[in-house]
Amino acid sequence: MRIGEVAEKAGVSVRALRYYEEQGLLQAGRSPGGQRHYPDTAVGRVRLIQQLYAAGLPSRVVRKVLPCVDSGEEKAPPALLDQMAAERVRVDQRITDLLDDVIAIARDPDSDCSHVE
DNA sequence: CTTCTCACA
DNA sequence: TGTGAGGA
Repeated sequence: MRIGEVAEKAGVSVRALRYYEEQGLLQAGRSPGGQRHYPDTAVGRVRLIQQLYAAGLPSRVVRKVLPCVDSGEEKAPPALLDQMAAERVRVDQRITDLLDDVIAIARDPDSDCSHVE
């Protein structure tokens, strides 16, 4: 199917799909006219990419994870699982810090409301 | 009407 | 990633 259909089914923008291809995350064939052509499995793959990014994984990790999904039943290398576990620690800490900051600001608006006009 | 590439007041 | 241009 063409890019527009995949975008609609996966719930992402056409722009995002072209970007994923640039990043080597999504394989796309070309028609003689130059139009991208995707296999039906592309929709699921795009959703997976979404999951990965939504989980807060940096693109560099996402790029390492996807190849494992492709290569048949090959199980993910322990090293990669460790890296993902490390990401969870990092993301958890990041969220905690971010929320602490926001809560602190909400607690005493006086100290810092210069952001709002 | 849809897709493509390129570039950014 | 959005958006618009200019062409197929």
